[in-house]
Amino acid sequence: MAQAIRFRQASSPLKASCHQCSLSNLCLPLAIPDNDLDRLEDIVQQGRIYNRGEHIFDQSTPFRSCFAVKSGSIKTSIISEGGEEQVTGFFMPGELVGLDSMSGESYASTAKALERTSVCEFPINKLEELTGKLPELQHHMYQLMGQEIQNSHQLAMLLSKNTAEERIASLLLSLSSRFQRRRMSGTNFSLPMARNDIANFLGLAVETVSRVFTRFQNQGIIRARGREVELLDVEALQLVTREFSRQGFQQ
Amino acid sequence: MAQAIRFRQASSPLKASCHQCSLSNLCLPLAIPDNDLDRLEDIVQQGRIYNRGEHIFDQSTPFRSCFAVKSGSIKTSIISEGGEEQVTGFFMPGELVGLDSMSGESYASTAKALERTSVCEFPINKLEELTGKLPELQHHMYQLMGQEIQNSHQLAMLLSKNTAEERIASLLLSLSSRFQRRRMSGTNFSLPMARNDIANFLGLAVETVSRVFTRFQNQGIIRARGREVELLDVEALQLVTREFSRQGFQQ
DNA sequence: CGTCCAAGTTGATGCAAGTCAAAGGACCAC
DNA sequence: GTGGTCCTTTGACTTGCATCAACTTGGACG
Repeated sequence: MAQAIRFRQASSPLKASCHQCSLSNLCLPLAIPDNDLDRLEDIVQQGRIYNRGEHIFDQSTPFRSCFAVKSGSIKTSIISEGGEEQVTGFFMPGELVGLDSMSGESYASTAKALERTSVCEFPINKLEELTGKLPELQHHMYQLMGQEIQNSHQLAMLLSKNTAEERIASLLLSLSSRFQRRRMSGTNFSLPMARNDIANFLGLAVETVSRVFTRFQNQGIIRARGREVELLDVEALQLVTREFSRQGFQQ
Repeated sequence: MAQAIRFRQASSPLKASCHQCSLSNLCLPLAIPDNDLDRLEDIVQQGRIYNRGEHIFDQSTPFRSCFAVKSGSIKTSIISEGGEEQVTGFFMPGELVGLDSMSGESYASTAKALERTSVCEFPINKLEELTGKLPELQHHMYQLMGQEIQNSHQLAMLLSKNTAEERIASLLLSLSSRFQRRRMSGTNFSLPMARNDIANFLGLAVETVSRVFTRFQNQGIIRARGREVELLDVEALQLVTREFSRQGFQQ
C-alpha cells in the first residue's frame, strides 16, 4: 500500500505532450506561440484517469493545481455548511477546471468525473510563474477567468428570471454548441450528466426536468431516451430561450 | 463642447496617490510591497466623479479599464438581448469593478453609480503589463478574479436554493460585514441601493422584498425606515440564513 | 408650501414549480 | 435467470412567490 503510493507519486509528474494534443486549439496552448509551447509542456503533468463518480478534488483538498479536461467530462459544485449542493458547471475536453479556487488555500468547489475522464494537471505555482513570463498566456488566463465570471452571471440571470423550459432549452443549446466546437454532432449527443445534476444546476426539481424533457419531446423539439438526446428543431429551442425576453418588447 | 472634451482628455491622466489613500489596505496596493507602489501609481488614473445614476460604463463601451471604487458605491448588471436586467453585484470602496470584462472587446456588464461616487481607473493594458512584472500583483489579480467567481457561485446557490427570507438575510449580513471591514458600523447603516435593485439582485419581486423587510421588523430582527437599516439581532439573521441547511440534517 | 412623480408598502388572487408517492426501466452482481 | 439499487418518469396535491391593483410616503422643485 505504502509502496503503491510511492509509486504513484514518483510516476505522477509524467510529462504531457501539448504539441501532439488534439485539443491544443481549445486548451491553454491556444494562447501560446509555437516556440514557447515547450515551456508549458515543462510544467504540465499528465494527470491520472478517473472513473465515473471519482473526485478530482473537493473543498477540503489544499489548492495546488488547475486541471484541463483531456477526455470525458467533469461537474463542479459547491457544498454549503448544511450539505446543500449547487452544481456550478460542467466541463468538457479542453476546458480548465479550478479557476474559482485561485483565491484561497483550499479548493472552492468539488470536481467529480461524470464518466471515465482523463485530465492534465497544471501546478498553480508553476503556472503563475510562467504567466509572469508569457504575457499572452497571462492574458489568456485573465480571459478565461473573466469568461468564467460571465458564465456564472449568466447562470444567475437564468436562475432568477427564466422558467423551467427556458433554462433547459438554454442548457441544451449550450451543450450543443460546445459539442460542435469539439467536432462532434451538435444535434445528436449523449448527456454526460444525470437528470439530477441538470436539475441541481438549473435550480429545479428532478421531476420538473423530466417533465420538460417529455414536453419538448411531445412538441417534436427534441427526442430523448435516457441520456441520448437528439435536437430535432434547434430554432424552436432558440425561440424558447428568447420567448421570455420578447415579452418585454412586443405585446 | 469640443473644448470641454479636450480639456477632459488632457486632464484625465491625473496621477492618483496610492501612498496617501486610506483604502490602501483594501484595494490593489494591498498586494504590493511599499517600494513598488510607485509603479502602480504610475498607471492609475484619477477617475472622475459620477453622480447617482450615472454610468461608469455599459455593455456597448469598449473595454479599456478596470475601476476601483474610491468613495460611494456602484452596482453592476448584465442586460440581455431582450432588455432584461440582472444585477450582478454591489461594489464598495476599495473593490475592483470590471473583472468580468477581461475576456472581451466590450464590457460584459453595465456599471452605474448608486450615489455620488469617485473611482480610480486602471487601464487594462498597463495593468496587465505591470502584473507581468510584479508577481505579487499578478497573484492578487488571480485571487480577486477567483473570489469574483466564488461570489457569483454563491449567488447562484442563493437564487436556486433559498427562500426570500434567507436571501435577504444573507444580503444584509454581507453588507454588514463589508461595512464593518471599512470601519463603519456593521449594525447601523444606510443601504446604498433601492429596493428594486435588491429585488433584482436576489431574483425576487420588489413587493416580496418589502414584505420580508416588514416581517423582519415585526419580529424585532431589524429596524428599517427607507434605506436606513439597523440590525437589532444579528444572530437571528444568521439563523435565518442557516435554517434551510439545517433542515437537511435533523428531523 | 403645495404639486408631482418615483419609490415603497400592503392586500387579494393565481400559477409555476416543488413535494410526495408510486410505478416503471436500466444496469449490475451473484 | 433473480434480486437489488439507482435513475427516470408520471400523477395528484400543495405552496411560496409573482402579479395585479390600490394606497402611502417622501423628496425635488417651482
